[in-house]
Amino acid sequence: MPLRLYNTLTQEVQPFAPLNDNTVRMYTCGPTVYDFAHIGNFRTFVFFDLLRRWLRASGFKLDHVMNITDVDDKIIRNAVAQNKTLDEYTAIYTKAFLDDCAALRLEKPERLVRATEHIKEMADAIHKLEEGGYTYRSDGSVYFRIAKFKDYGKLSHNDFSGMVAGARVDVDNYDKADARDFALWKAAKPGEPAWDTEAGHGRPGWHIECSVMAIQYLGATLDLHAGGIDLVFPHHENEIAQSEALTGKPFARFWVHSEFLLVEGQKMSKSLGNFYTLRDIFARGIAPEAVRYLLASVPYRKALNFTFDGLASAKTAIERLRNFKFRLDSAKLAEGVNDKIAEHAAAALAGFRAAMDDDLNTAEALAFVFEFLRDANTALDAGEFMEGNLAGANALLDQFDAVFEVLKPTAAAGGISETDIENLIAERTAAKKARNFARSDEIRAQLLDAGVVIEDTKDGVRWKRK
RNA sequence: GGCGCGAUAGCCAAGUGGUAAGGCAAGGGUCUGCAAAACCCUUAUUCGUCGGUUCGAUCCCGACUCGCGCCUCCA
Repeated sequence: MPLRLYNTLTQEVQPFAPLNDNTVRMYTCGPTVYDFAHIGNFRTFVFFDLLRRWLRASGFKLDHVMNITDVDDKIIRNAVAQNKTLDEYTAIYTKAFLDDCAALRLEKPERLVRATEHIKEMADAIHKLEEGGYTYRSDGSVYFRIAKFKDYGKLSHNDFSGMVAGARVDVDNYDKADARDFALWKAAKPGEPAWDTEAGHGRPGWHIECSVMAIQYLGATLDLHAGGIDLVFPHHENEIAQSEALTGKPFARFWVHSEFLLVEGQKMSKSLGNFYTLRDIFARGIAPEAVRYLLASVPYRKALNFTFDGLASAKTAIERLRNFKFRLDSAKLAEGVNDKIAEHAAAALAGFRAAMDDDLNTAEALAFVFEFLRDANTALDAGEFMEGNLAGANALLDQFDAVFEVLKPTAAAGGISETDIENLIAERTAAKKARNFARSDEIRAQLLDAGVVIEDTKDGVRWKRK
């Protein structure tokens, strides 16, 4: 069975494949760089990463565009308050975002594009929409007239037929003819950063950047567009309206949305004191891999309950996987193949792939890995795991890590050197041989203090950093 | 009010019209000089509540309860 994804547009799980050649043209809504991104944001960004990785594992090539929104009301407000230029201000949080992504081992999209580098293209698009009669101007701003777009609501499945157009509603400090209408271009207020274009003196609205950049780089019809579920309405609905008004073609074939994240069972909010950035979490000594594992292990369409217990659980699960990998790499095995283990490895790999193909069911995929892990460990204990079983076991682990990527520890800065560790271990081994357990335990404690864990195995001593 | 999602063991979380994956935690073992690692056993006769369809439902339908998201710029 090929890859199937839930499409918000059709409200069904459908087989996914790109329309042209073998390349998936996908667009994902990136961050607005007005502050550090929080753990809820990263739930979605980890989901994008899993999606990317599994599309490639499915044999597709990628042309993935992600935007960075580096101009909006909040950014302007904060930049002005700190007496910084827009560029100075957004550079700080753009870098922070990219650092965070790297810490979580998120693959870089093929293109990372900034709104402020596409102002002219946006103005051109707005001009085109004006020519098509989709817009009106009010107090120096340009608005999209929803009433002109008949399919409005097809993504969020909202029925707007009952809404009365024409009631003058003042929201967001701008005047609109219809409550559903949204700003394509916002007139600058005094002291605000602004661009002079044929759309006026001001800045682009939020929605237009995604339409313009997506179409510019990927063409009129995307294979896939993804984002957090809260973007379905109005952002993605508005993107569809603008884009399809511009090109006359369907904007995206698949719309894929990730569910929300809760913290300790509650909505994350600053007032509840459960609002976390990645920095907050790392500052508690939690490894990035644990965060990545937790965020990846719950299927993207289910609300994820982010807890510190969950992080601890993720950490232990990763340890077990790493120990297994370590064991495979260091064990001395008899020649030959254990057919039962070989079959299990193949079945686990197939099961893993089938689970991922099923709308990225990461929870089920993990179950196949752990079931095999237990079976293989048992065989290793019994000396029944043979040299010829390494390939199958490693194939499964490689597939797992191609998606989850948590096996390699994040290098800790500083600490005891490998040479010192090896020397101490040699001394301890000698002490043990002499049955001087007091000295050997002393060394073990010393290493533990330095963050190094010692394990005595049949095949000798092995160590790892904690 | 409209649209949508969810409710499975202490926690996290899969899943199927025929009788409940996996992870973590807990208790008991095996192994070990002691540890660590690993493995074994135990922990949901039960899947929010109440009805219905069915030979049979946790899974299908209806109602209800609770929780969550969106309904103008929030992933």
